Amino acid sequence: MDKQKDILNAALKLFTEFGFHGTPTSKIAQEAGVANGTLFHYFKTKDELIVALYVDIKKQLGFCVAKDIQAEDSIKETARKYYVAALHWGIDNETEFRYIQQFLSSPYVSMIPAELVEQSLAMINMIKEGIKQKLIKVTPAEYVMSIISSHLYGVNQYINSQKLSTAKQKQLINESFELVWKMIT
Amino acid sequence: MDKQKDILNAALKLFTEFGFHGTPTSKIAQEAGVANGTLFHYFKTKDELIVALYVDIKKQLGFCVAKDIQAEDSIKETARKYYVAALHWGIDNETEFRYIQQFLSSPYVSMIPAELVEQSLAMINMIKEGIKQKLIKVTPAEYVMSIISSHLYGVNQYINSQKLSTAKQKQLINESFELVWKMIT
DNA sequence: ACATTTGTGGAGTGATTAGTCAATCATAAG
DNA sequence: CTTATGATTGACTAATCACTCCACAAATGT
Repeated sequence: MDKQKDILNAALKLFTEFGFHGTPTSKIAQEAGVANGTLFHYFKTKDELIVALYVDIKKQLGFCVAKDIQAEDSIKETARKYYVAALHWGIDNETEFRYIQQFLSSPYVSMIPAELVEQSLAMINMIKEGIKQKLIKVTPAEYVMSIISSHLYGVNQYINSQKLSTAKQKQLINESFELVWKMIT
Repeated sequence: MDKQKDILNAALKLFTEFGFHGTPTSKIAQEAGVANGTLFHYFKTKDELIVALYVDIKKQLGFCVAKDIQAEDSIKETARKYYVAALHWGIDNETEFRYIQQFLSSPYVSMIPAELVEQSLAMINMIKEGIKQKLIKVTPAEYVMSIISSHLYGVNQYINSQKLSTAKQKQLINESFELVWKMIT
């Protein structure tokens, strides 16, 4: 029904399997079950599709991560919720996660629209609040953010490469948050 | 003089700037100052060049990281040396570091030759020894390795993005090792 | 009923690209 | 000098690709 969504799904599948280079727009259209011209009706250029796919995925992640944060949560609880939600999302959406990595390591990074940059501001502000409360000992906030992000990325990669049981996954996720928390406080 | 090296250097520069997709072999040859045919004399296909460049860079890194490890060093000292050397290498070779990331996030990963996989075995074994000695509390070794690698990656990215002074860099590198060490012991 | 916009298809095109090839050049050994 | 081997060149090609164009269909508004 929704051809735009079909195109994005097809693009995700093919880009992660064959790379940006290795997947022609014609194959994307074919996989999506639409005509070649239809693809270019929704996305003016291949580059625009590549960036739009990233934006779409980032929005999904952002929504999923923010959804059960509550105003009365402590800093640690907020941090844990962010962390755990992101990790679960990464496990449930392995392909999307790989696409984010692939995109961020490519020259297309420079095409990220400004609106999207604001999204991670909420997390930076939480960290800054933690620093102000002398809870978080490592500074500056950007450095902490960098450490947490890469940790998340590493744990995700490990979990996906090992194909652990759901129970083991849950345990590892909680433990790994305590590990990071111990490191920065 | 050494045209093969010239081609690799040109490829590194262009691939990191424009991506695998965005850099035709003709441009690489041009940048290297050789004829189109010469490139294919040294590398049968573009894919082979992409993989060969990765292997070449990985060997440089491997050599640099291993060079001042001594047999009598303690586990912690060995770990610190690995960590610090890798981080310094990443700072001094920003482009190479970015290429590694780009390569590892691309579908070309699956083309890594088997010989190269062995390289990281030394580090895994060191971690296993640390676990056996009850020094490192987090298990299994592959998980620890994953955490350290991604931490390294994150710190590197932070340092390069902030363009800190050399003195601040040194301080951050040492502190960040203690951070990771605290986390896993 | 009509007009206007929006979606869809797929053949077609000009430009680009990975890789080839036959011809030279350099070097060194017999 | 002759022969052989490998390096080097750059014009060439067959294939591919991003993107266009225009005809038509479906929905939407008046």
